[in-house]
Amino acid sequence: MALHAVCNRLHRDASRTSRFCKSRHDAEIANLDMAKRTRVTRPKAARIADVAQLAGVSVATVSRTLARPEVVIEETRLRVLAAVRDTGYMPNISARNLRVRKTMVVLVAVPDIANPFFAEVLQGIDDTLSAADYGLIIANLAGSPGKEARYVDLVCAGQADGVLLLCGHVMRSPDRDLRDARVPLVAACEYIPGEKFPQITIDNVDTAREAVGHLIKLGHTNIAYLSGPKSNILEQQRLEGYRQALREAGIAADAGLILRGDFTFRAGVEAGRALLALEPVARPTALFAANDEMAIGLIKTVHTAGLQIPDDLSVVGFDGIAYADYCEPTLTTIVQPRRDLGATAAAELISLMTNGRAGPRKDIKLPATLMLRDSTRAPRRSPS
Amino acid sequence: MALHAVCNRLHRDASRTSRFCKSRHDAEIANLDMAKRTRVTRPKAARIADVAQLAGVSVATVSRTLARPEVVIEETRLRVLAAVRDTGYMPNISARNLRVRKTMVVLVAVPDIANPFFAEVLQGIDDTLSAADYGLIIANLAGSPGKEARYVDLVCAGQADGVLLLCGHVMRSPDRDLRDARVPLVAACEYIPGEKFPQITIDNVDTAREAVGHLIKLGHTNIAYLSGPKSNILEQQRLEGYRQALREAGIAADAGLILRGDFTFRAGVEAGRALLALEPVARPTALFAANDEMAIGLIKTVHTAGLQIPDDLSVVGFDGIAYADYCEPTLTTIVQPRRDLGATAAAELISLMTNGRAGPRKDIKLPATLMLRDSTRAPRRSPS
DNA sequence: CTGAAAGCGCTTACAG
DNA sequence: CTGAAAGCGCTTACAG
Repeated sequence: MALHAVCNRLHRDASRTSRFCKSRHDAEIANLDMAKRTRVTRPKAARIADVAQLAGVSVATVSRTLARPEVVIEETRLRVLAAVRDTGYMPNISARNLRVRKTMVVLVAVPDIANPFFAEVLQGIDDTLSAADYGLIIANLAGSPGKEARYVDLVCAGQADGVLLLCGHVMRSPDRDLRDARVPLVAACEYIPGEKFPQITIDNVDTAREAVGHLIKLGHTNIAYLSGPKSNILEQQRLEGYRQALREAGIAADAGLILRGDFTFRAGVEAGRALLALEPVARPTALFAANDEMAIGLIKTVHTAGLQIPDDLSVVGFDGIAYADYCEPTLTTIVQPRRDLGATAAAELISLMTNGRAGPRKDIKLPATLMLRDSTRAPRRSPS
Repeated sequence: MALHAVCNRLHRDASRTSRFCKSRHDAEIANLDMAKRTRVTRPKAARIADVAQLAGVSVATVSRTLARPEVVIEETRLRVLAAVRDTGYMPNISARNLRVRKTMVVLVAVPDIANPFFAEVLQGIDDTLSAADYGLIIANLAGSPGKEARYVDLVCAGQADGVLLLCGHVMRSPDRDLRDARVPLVAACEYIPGEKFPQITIDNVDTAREAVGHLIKLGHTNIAYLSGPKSNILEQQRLEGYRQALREAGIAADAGLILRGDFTFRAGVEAGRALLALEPVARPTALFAANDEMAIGLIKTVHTAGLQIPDDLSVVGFDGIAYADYCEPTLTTIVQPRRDLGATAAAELISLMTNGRAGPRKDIKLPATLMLRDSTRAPRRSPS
């Protein structure tokens, strides 16, 4: 008989005839033996069989006691629970997952984890998911592009029960598509056109329209727009909202008032310089930035050059990042319900993972609010 | 014979005698059957047996082809690879992990995921970990306190191969301690005194001393300190650095120059108000804040009240968050190598998980650099 | 170089 | 109410 078979036999016999401690000891010896040849493995940790043995019941009963205590008679239950305590037993989740074919893990794809906007959305996701005992794997798409493919493969390999997409697109690997992964998907924050899974967003068009409407109500008619990257859906929607607001107010669109940006602070600084390069009379009296970071960069730049905010220029941002309330002047902006966006998306995904497709597609729009602060005011001169 | 046994038999027979498709079909029927009674399970997904059957080899050979292709003869390898492709096979990681007793998952405990400081540390961790094919479970300690216990239990249950502690303490649950989890631990950012696992930090004492030394070199002698929460190790170390710098310069410590804060923007605002409440002549000419957020809150407050920064007050922060370069004036601060802190800690943990304890404890100090910007200058009047 | 078989640690229908 | 047994999908020593 081969050595390893002997070890196994020993172990089994020991389990049958000895106390918990002895059988564990044999197992450890076997483990040490393996560890030398292969990689590092962790020794012991009570298994369900150890608990069963100590309690004098079958493993089935231990399993039931833990999963549905009410079906087990009290006396048994007490014995099992005591044994669980004494052995320090915790179920091996890999084994359970293998058995029930679930992973209890959700993959969250985020464009850039270092972006505070997403960090707070993640909090909402994490709260909801962990309350339902789901783990969270964060697929941070910033950095090497090969990562995205690896995550897709991971999900296709059944390593997650669901996916939350904050990245504005359905992830792909060279030969696989997330849609083929047979797990529910939910998108949040960045709407992905043409998909049939639930999407949790704010109404960017409407909210942008409201932001620009605020400037119009203050009396501005010469309103610039500082854009995000053209291909981004949020940019497209916010630009559309800007246009709608102008149209509704009967203000002619002026392509010269659209400054190209890319959502970065630096883009805001450059847009600020572009503004300063204009003749004072040619300058807009107000500006709507597609996000807060650009708005803050722009304010800082024009302010340093001597322009008064909001007297010479009113500025509205978008997102409601913490810093919008720290900067000077504080920034009037659209506050997104970041935590709630995450929590709602997670709840939707949990429902999908638990009950399967629950009827028609569900696109949920969460309310975003215009937060009035110190960066907006009526224009100095009444509109010409 | 019981129904489920019949199903299993059918399935097994089919596997032996029919093509891939047929056997999968039977499996699906069995799955559907189960799905009705239990929770939602995902149907099919090729298993190793399907690949083996299609390639006409044993499952052992498929496994070997994937794990160590060089031990398999080329002809076989090609057949197996083709079958893998045709079936879209991806190994079930729960099953593999169960077998090899690893999880390929690392738990990272972070005090607050919405804090941009940690977000960037996380990036470094994520880059390193994912390159080594480790997954990342984020234990976000912000929020409900019960969470910490759940995560400890999870690790003790063998759900992670290692833990990265960014939270300044070894996590505990009511009845378990992370140190009993039999997995390697590594701490980063916040040093945990008295532990024997590796810790990756910067030298906070020394760096704080350098920051205050910079103010002293500029000619300041009346230097305030805006503290973090007393119990925090970073606060203690930075305060110690402040004291050392004063002592070395022969400047008497003045308890009245220590303002109590808690690392929040709001604390900075309040400290700013406290400063404004002083008689101008009694005010310090410089201030060292234990972190950037407080420094920025303070600057904003005193600046709004008419003080000139840096002319009336020089300010140095600590951390090097993005906003320190966005605010006005830009903030002189200590820039921590956040990404590198994360990457180094992750690399250390990987080495521990792969090779076991590798000799003596390894505390690694990474260099942090004083970044000179616009918030510091020589005092207006020479020191009295 | 390859296959048969054991076993990782659970859960759950079935039978009693 | 409880136990015996099958099986989730892999990996890996052993034998050939």
